[in-house]
Amino acid sequence: MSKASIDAIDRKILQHLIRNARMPFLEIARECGISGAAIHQRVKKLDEMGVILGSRLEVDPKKLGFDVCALIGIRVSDPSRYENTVETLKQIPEVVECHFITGEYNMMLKVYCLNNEHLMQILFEKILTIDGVLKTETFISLVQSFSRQIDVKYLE
Amino acid sequence: MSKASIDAIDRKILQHLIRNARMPFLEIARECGISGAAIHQRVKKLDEMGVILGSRLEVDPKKLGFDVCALIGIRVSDPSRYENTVETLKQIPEVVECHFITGEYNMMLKVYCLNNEHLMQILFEKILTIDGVLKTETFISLVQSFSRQIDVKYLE
DNA sequence: GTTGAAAGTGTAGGCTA
DNA sequence: TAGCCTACACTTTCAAC
Repeated sequence: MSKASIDAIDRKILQHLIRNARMPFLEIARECGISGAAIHQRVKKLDEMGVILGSRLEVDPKKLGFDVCALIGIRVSDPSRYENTVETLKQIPEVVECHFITGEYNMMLKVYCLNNEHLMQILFEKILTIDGVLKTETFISLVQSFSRQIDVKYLE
Repeated sequence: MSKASIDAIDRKILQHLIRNARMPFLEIARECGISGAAIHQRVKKLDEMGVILGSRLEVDPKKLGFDVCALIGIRVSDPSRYENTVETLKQIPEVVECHFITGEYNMMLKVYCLNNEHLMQILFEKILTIDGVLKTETFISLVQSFSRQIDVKYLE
Protein backbone atom coordinates (compact mmCIF):
# COMPACT_ATOMS: atom_id res chain seq x y z
CA MET A 1 0.00 0.00 0.00
CA SER A 2 1.69 3.18 -1.22
CA LYS A 3 1.26 6.52 0.45
CA ALA A 4 -0.76 8.89 -1.71
CA SER A 5 0.57 12.32 -2.67
CA ILE A 6 -1.78 14.92 -1.27
CA ASP A 7 -1.38 18.69 -1.53
CA ALA A 8 -2.59 21.47 0.77
CA ILE A 9 -5.96 21.82 -0.99
CA ASP A 10 -6.57 18.06 -0.82
CA ARG A 11 -5.80 18.16 2.90
CA LYS A 12 -8.21 21.05 3.41
CA ILE A 13 -10.93 19.13 1.54
CA LEU A 14 -10.36 15.99 3.61
CA GLN A 15 -10.12 17.93 6.84
CA HIS A 16 -13.57 19.43 6.27
CA LEU A 17 -15.35 16.40 4.85
CA ILE A 18 -13.99 14.11 7.59
CA ARG A 19 -15.88 16.26 10.10
CA ASN A 20 -18.96 16.78 7.92
CA ALA A 21 -19.37 14.65 4.82
CA ARG A 22 -22.23 16.80 3.50
CA MET A 23 -20.40 20.11 3.77
CA PRO A 24 -21.13 22.12 0.58
CA PHE A 25 -18.24 21.88 -1.88
CA LEU A 26 -18.75 25.54 -2.75
CA GLU A 27 -17.98 26.54 0.82
CA ILE A 28 -14.69 24.62 0.66
CA ALA A 29 -14.10 26.09 -2.81
CA ARG A 30 -14.44 29.67 -1.57
CA GLU A 31 -11.99 28.93 1.23
CA CYS A 32 -9.47 27.51 -1.24
CA GLY A 33 -10.03 30.18 -3.87
CA ILE A 34 -11.02 27.77 -6.65
CA SER A 35 -14.32 26.74 -8.26
CA GLY A 36 -16.77 24.20 -6.82
CA ALA A 37 -16.22 21.99 -9.85
CA ALA A 38 -12.50 21.82 -9.05
CA ILE A 39 -13.29 20.58 -5.53
CA HIS A 40 -15.61 18.01 -7.05
CA GLN A 41 -12.86 16.81 -9.40
CA ARG A 42 -10.34 16.56 -6.55
CA VAL A 43 -12.78 14.58 -4.41
CA LYS A 44 -13.36 12.24 -7.36
CA LYS A 45 -9.59 11.87 -7.81
CA LEU A 46 -9.06 11.13 -4.08
CA ASP A 47 -11.85 8.56 -4.35
CA GLU A 48 -10.25 6.88 -7.37
CA MET A 49 -6.87 6.90 -5.60
CA GLY A 50 -8.45 4.98 -2.74
CA VAL A 51 -7.75 7.73 -0.19
CA ILE A 52 -11.51 8.20 0.23
CA LEU A 53 -13.23 4.92 1.07
CA GLY A 54 -16.74 6.33 1.36
CA SER A 55 -18.89 8.43 3.64
CA ARG A 56 -21.20 7.59 6.47
CA LEU A 57 -23.98 9.10 8.44
CA GLU A 58 -23.11 8.69 12.09
CA VAL A 59 -26.09 7.63 14.21
CA ASP A 60 -26.51 7.31 17.97
CA PRO A 61 -26.87 3.57 18.68
CA LYS A 62 -28.64 4.29 21.99
CA LYS A 63 -31.33 6.35 20.25
CA LEU A 64 -32.03 3.36 18.02
CA GLY A 65 -32.32 1.04 21.01
CA PHE A 66 -28.83 -0.49 20.98
CA ASP A 67 -28.02 -0.11 24.67
CA VAL A 68 -25.01 -2.44 24.83
CA CYS A 69 -21.64 -1.99 23.14
CA ALA A 70 -18.93 -4.57 23.74
CA LEU A 71 -15.42 -5.36 22.59
CA ILE A 72 -14.89 -9.10 22.23
CA GLY A 73 -11.46 -10.75 22.07
CA ILE A 74 -11.43 -14.08 20.23
CA ARG A 75 -8.80 -16.83 20.24
CA VAL A 76 -8.93 -18.97 17.08
CA SER A 77 -7.34 -22.44 17.07
CA ASP A 78 -5.18 -22.07 13.95
CA PRO A 79 -4.47 -19.59 11.11
CA SER A 80 -6.18 -21.78 8.50
CA ARG A 81 -9.49 -20.90 10.17
CA TYR A 82 -9.03 -17.13 10.13
CA GLU A 83 -10.62 -16.48 6.75
CA ASN A 84 -13.67 -18.59 7.45
CA THR A 85 -14.05 -16.96 10.86
CA VAL A 86 -14.02 -13.44 9.36
CA GLU A 87 -16.57 -14.43 6.73
CA THR A 88 -18.87 -15.88 9.39
CA LEU A 89 -18.48 -12.79 11.58
CA LYS A 90 -19.31 -10.54 8.60
CA GLN A 91 -22.69 -12.26 8.40
CA ILE A 92 -23.53 -11.11 11.94
CA PRO A 93 -24.91 -7.56 11.61
CA GLU A 94 -24.29 -6.81 15.31
CA VAL A 95 -20.53 -7.09 14.64
CA VAL A 96 -19.51 -3.68 13.30
CA GLU A 97 -15.73 -3.94 13.47
CA CYS A 98 -13.21 -6.77 13.26
CA HIS A 99 -9.42 -6.59 13.74
CA PHE A 100 -6.66 -9.19 13.68
CA ILE A 101 -4.53 -8.32 16.68
CA THR A 102 -1.39 -9.39 18.49
CA GLY A 103 -1.57 -10.79 22.03
CA GLU A 104 -3.63 -13.40 23.81
CA TYR A 105 -6.52 -13.02 21.38
CA ASN A 106 -6.19 -13.23 17.59
CA MET A 107 -9.18 -11.06 16.85
CA MET A 108 -10.99 -8.17 18.47
CA LEU A 109 -14.59 -7.35 17.58
CA LYS A 110 -16.82 -4.41 18.34
CA VAL A 111 -20.49 -5.34 18.65
CA TYR A 112 -23.72 -3.43 19.28
CA CYS A 113 -26.63 -5.23 20.94
CA LEU A 114 -30.11 -4.18 22.05
CA ASN A 115 -29.50 -5.44 25.62
CA ASN A 116 -27.51 -7.98 27.64
CA GLU A 117 -29.73 -10.91 26.61
CA HIS A 118 -29.11 -10.01 22.98
CA LEU A 119 -25.35 -9.84 23.61
CA MET A 120 -25.47 -13.24 25.33
CA GLN A 121 -27.33 -14.71 22.37
CA ILE A 122 -24.81 -13.31 19.88
CA LEU A 123 -21.89 -14.57 21.96
CA PHE A 124 -23.20 -18.07 22.70
CA GLU A 125 -25.17 -18.83 19.57
CA LYS A 126 -23.28 -16.93 16.88
CA ILE A 127 -19.66 -16.49 17.96
CA LEU A 128 -18.81 -19.43 20.23
CA THR A 129 -20.37 -21.82 17.69
CA ILE A 130 -17.89 -20.83 14.96
CA ASP A 131 -15.46 -23.67 14.13
CA GLY A 132 -12.04 -23.01 15.59
CA VAL A 133 -13.13 -20.39 18.16
CA LEU A 134 -11.40 -21.60 21.34
CA LYS A 135 -11.96 -18.80 23.81
CA THR A 136 -13.45 -15.30 24.04
CA GLU A 137 -13.28 -12.42 26.49
CA THR A 138 -15.96 -9.75 26.55
CA PHE A 139 -15.16 -6.18 27.55
CA ILE A 140 -18.40 -4.24 27.98
CA SER A 141 -18.01 -0.65 26.77
CA LEU A 142 -19.67 1.29 29.58
CA VAL A 143 -19.22 4.63 27.83
CA GLN A 144 -17.73 5.53 24.48
CA SER A 145 -16.01 8.77 25.50
CA PHE A 146 -15.21 9.84 21.98
CA SER A 147 -14.88 8.60 18.43
CA ARG A 148 -13.35 10.50 15.53
CA GLN A 149 -11.11 10.14 12.48
CA ILE A 150 -7.36 10.60 12.12
CA ASP A 151 -6.19 14.19 11.88
CA VAL A 152 -5.13 15.10 8.37
CA LYS A 153 -3.34 18.25 9.62
CA TYR A 154 -0.61 15.86 10.68
CA LEU A 155 0.50 15.41 7.10
CA GLU A 156 1.46 19.03 6.55
CA MET B 1 -31.54 8.10 26.88
CA SER B 2 -34.93 7.27 25.36
CA LYS B 3 -35.33 5.23 22.24
CA ALA B 4 -36.50 7.38 19.34
CA SER B 5 -39.64 6.52 17.39
CA ILE B 6 -38.65 5.88 13.82
CA ASP B 7 -40.94 4.82 11.00
CA ALA B 8 -40.26 2.82 7.83
CA ILE B 9 -39.32 5.89 5.77
CA ASP B 10 -36.92 7.10 8.47
CA ARG B 11 -35.29 3.67 8.53
CA LYS B 12 -34.93 3.70 4.74
CA ILE B 13 -33.31 7.15 4.90
CA LEU B 14 -30.88 6.07 7.64
CA GLN B 15 -30.16 2.77 5.91
CA HIS B 16 -29.03 4.60 2.75
CA LEU B 17 -27.19 7.51 4.36
CA ILE B 18 -25.32 5.23 6.77
CA ARG B 19 -23.74 3.56 3.73
CA ASN B 20 -23.30 6.78 1.74
CA ALA B 21 -23.75 10.10 3.51
CA ARG B 22 -23.77 12.04 0.22
CA MET B 23 -26.48 9.97 -1.45
CA PRO B 24 -28.85 12.43 -3.20
CA PHE B 25 -32.02 12.96 -1.14
CA LEU B 26 -34.01 12.92 -4.39
CA GLU B 27 -32.92 9.36 -5.07
CA ILE B 28 -34.15 8.30 -1.63
CA ALA B 29 -37.30 10.37 -2.23
CA ARG B 30 -38.13 8.52 -5.45
CA GLU B 31 -37.68 5.19 -3.67
CA CYS B 32 -40.00 6.26 -0.86
CA GLY B 33 -42.55 7.89 -3.15
CA ILE B 34 -42.35 11.33 -1.51
CA SER B 35 -40.67 14.63 -2.43
CA GLY B 36 -37.03 15.54 -1.86
CA ALA B 37 -38.10 18.30 0.51
CA ALA B 38 -39.89 15.75 2.71
CA ILE B 39 -36.69 13.69 2.97
CA HIS B 40 -34.80 16.84 3.86
CA GLN B 41 -37.33 17.66 6.60
CA ARG B 42 -37.13 14.13 8.01
CA VAL B 43 -33.32 14.21 8.07
CA LYS B 44 -33.50 17.55 9.88
CA LYS B 45 -35.95 16.06 12.39
CA LEU B 46 -33.74 12.99 12.99
CA ASP B 47 -30.82 15.35 13.52
CA GLU B 48 -32.76 17.44 16.05
CA MET B 49 -33.89 14.25 17.82
CA GLY B 50 -30.23 13.30 18.24
CA VAL B 51 -30.55 10.12 16.19
CA ILE B 52 -28.15 11.59 13.63
CA LEU B 53 -24.88 12.70 15.24
CA GLY B 54 -23.17 13.87 12.07
CA SER B 55 -21.55 12.52 8.92
CA ARG B 56 -18.02 11.62 8.07
CA LEU B 57 -15.87 11.01 5.08
CA GLU B 58 -14.11 7.71 5.60
CA VAL B 59 -10.45 7.78 4.57
CA ASP B 60 -7.87 5.00 4.25
CA PRO B 61 -5.29 5.64 7.01
CA LYS B 62 -2.65 3.63 5.12
CA LYS B 63 -2.98 5.84 2.04
CA LEU B 64 -2.26 8.83 4.26
CA GLY B 65 0.83 7.17 5.71
CA PHE B 66 -0.64 5.85 8.97
CA ASP B 67 0.75 2.32 8.79
CA VAL B 68 0.14 1.28 12.39
CA CYS B 69 -3.21 0.82 14.11
CA ALA B 70 -3.29 -0.36 17.71
CA LEU B 71 -5.79 -1.01 20.47
CA ILE B 72 -4.42 0.04 23.84
CA GLY B 73 -5.87 -1.12 27.16
CA ILE B 74 -5.23 1.25 30.06
CA ARG B 75 -5.50 0.66 33.81
CA VAL B 76 -6.12 3.87 35.76
CA SER B 77 -5.36 3.99 39.49
CA ASP B 78 -8.72 5.35 40.71
CA PRO B 79 -12.06 6.62 39.34
CA SER B 80 -11.37 10.21 40.37
CA ARG B 81 -8.71 10.31 37.64
CA TYR B 82 -11.00 9.09 34.83
CA GLU B 83 -12.23 12.49 33.69
CA ASN B 84 -8.80 14.06 33.58
CA THR B 85 -7.44 11.03 31.73
CA VAL B 86 -10.12 11.27 29.03
CA GLU B 87 -9.48 14.99 28.59
CA THR B 88 -5.75 14.38 28.23
CA LEU B 89 -6.32 11.56 25.73
CA LYS B 90 -8.64 13.80 23.69
CA GLN B 91 -5.72 16.16 23.17
CA ILE B 92 -3.72 13.40 21.45
CA PRO B 93 -4.86 13.41 17.79
CA GLU B 94 -3.54 9.88 17.22
CA VAL B 95 -6.16 8.57 19.66
CA VAL B 96 -9.34 8.22 17.58
CA GLU B 97 -11.54 6.21 19.93
CA CYS B 98 -11.83 5.87 23.71
CA HIS B 99 -14.08 3.50 25.68
CA PHE B 100 -14.55 2.83 29.37
CA ILE B 101 -14.64 -0.94 29.63
CA THR B 102 -15.09 -3.75 32.13
CA GLY B 103 -12.21 -6.16 32.85
CA GLU B 104 -8.53 -5.84 33.65
CA TYR B 105 -8.26 -2.47 31.91
CA ASN B 106 -10.54 0.49 32.61
CA MET B 107 -10.16 2.04 29.20
CA MET B 108 -9.57 0.87 25.66
CA LEU B 109 -8.18 3.20 23.01
CA LYS B 110 -7.82 2.93 19.27
CA VAL B 111 -4.80 4.80 17.91
CA TYR B 112 -3.36 5.41 14.44
CA CYS B 113 0.38 6.03 14.07
CA LEU B 114 2.70 6.60 11.14
CA ASN B 115 4.99 3.73 12.19
CA ASN B 116 6.18 1.75 15.22
CA GLU B 117 8.52 4.52 16.41
CA HIS B 118 5.60 6.92 16.37
CA LEU B 119 3.46 4.44 18.33
CA MET B 120 6.24 4.02 20.88
CA GLN B 121 6.53 7.78 21.28
CA ILE B 122 2.75 8.16 21.81
CA LEU B 123 2.73 5.32 24.31
CA PHE B 124 5.79 6.32 26.35
CA GLU B 125 5.65 10.11 26.10
CA LYS B 126 1.93 10.81 25.90
CA ILE B 127 -0.01 7.96 27.51
CA LEU B 128 2.26 6.48 30.20
CA THR B 129 3.03 9.97 31.46
CA ILE B 130 -0.64 10.69 32.31
CA ASP B 131 -1.20 10.89 36.10
CA GLY B 132 -2.89 7.76 37.39
CA VAL B 133 -2.09 5.51 34.41
CA LEU B 134 -0.74 2.36 36.10
CA LYS B 135 -0.41 -0.11 33.27
CA THR B 136 -1.13 -0.50 29.56
CA GLU B 137 -1.31 -3.35 27.10
CA THR B 138 -0.94 -2.75 23.37
CA PHE B 139 -2.69 -4.96 20.85
CA ILE B 140 -1.38 -4.18 17.36
CA SER B 141 -4.17 -4.36 14.77
CA LEU B 142 -2.48 -6.33 11.99
CA VAL B 143 -5.48 -6.04 9.67
CA GLN B 144 -8.81 -4.30 10.09
CA SER B 145 -10.98 -6.88 8.34
CA PHE B 146 -14.07 -4.70 8.23
CA SER B 147 -15.68 -1.65 9.76
CA ARG B 148 -19.28 -0.58 9.34
CA GLN B 149 -22.28 0.85 11.20
CA ILE B 150 -25.13 -0.90 12.97
CA ASP B 151 -27.84 -2.29 10.72
CA VAL B 152 -31.02 -0.22 10.90
CA LYS B 153 -33.02 -3.02 9.24
CA TYR B 154 -32.98 -4.63 12.67
CA LEU B 155 -35.49 -2.16 13.96
CA GLU B 156 -38.25 -3.22 11.57
C1' DG C 1 -7.93 24.52 -13.73
C1' DT C 2 -12.59 27.00 -16.04
C1' DT C 3 -17.57 27.56 -17.73
C1' DG C 4 -22.38 26.35 -18.32
C1' DA C 5 -26.45 23.29 -18.43
C1' DA C 6 -29.01 19.66 -16.09
C1' DA C 7 -29.90 17.52 -11.68
C1' DG C 8 -30.16 17.99 -6.74
C1' DT C 9 -30.48 20.73 -2.15
C1' DG C 10 -32.49 23.68 1.25
C1' DT C 11 -35.94 26.81 2.78
C1' DA C 12 -40.27 29.24 2.67
C1' DG C 13 -45.10 29.30 2.35
C1' DG C 14 -49.24 26.70 1.69
C1' DC C 15 -52.32 22.48 1.49
C1' DT C 16 -54.64 18.50 3.78
C1' DA C 17 -55.63 15.26 7.50
C1' DT D 1 -50.22 20.32 14.49
C1' DA D 2 -47.65 17.16 11.78
C1' DG D 3 -46.29 15.94 7.44
C1' DC D 4 -46.63 16.41 2.99
C1' DC D 5 -46.51 19.50 -1.28
C1' DT D 6 -44.67 23.15 -4.92
C1' DA D 7 -41.64 26.96 -5.96
C1' DC D 8 -37.23 29.00 -6.43
C1' DA D 9 -32.54 30.40 -5.39
C1' DC D 10 -28.34 28.11 -4.46
C1' DT D 11 -25.21 23.96 -5.03
C1' DT D 12 -23.55 19.76 -7.28
C1' DT D 13 -22.32 17.14 -11.18
C1' DC D 14 -20.48 16.43 -15.60
C1' DA D 15 -19.10 17.43 -20.24
C1' DA D 16 -16.54 20.42 -23.08
C1' DC D 17 -12.94 23.68 -23.15
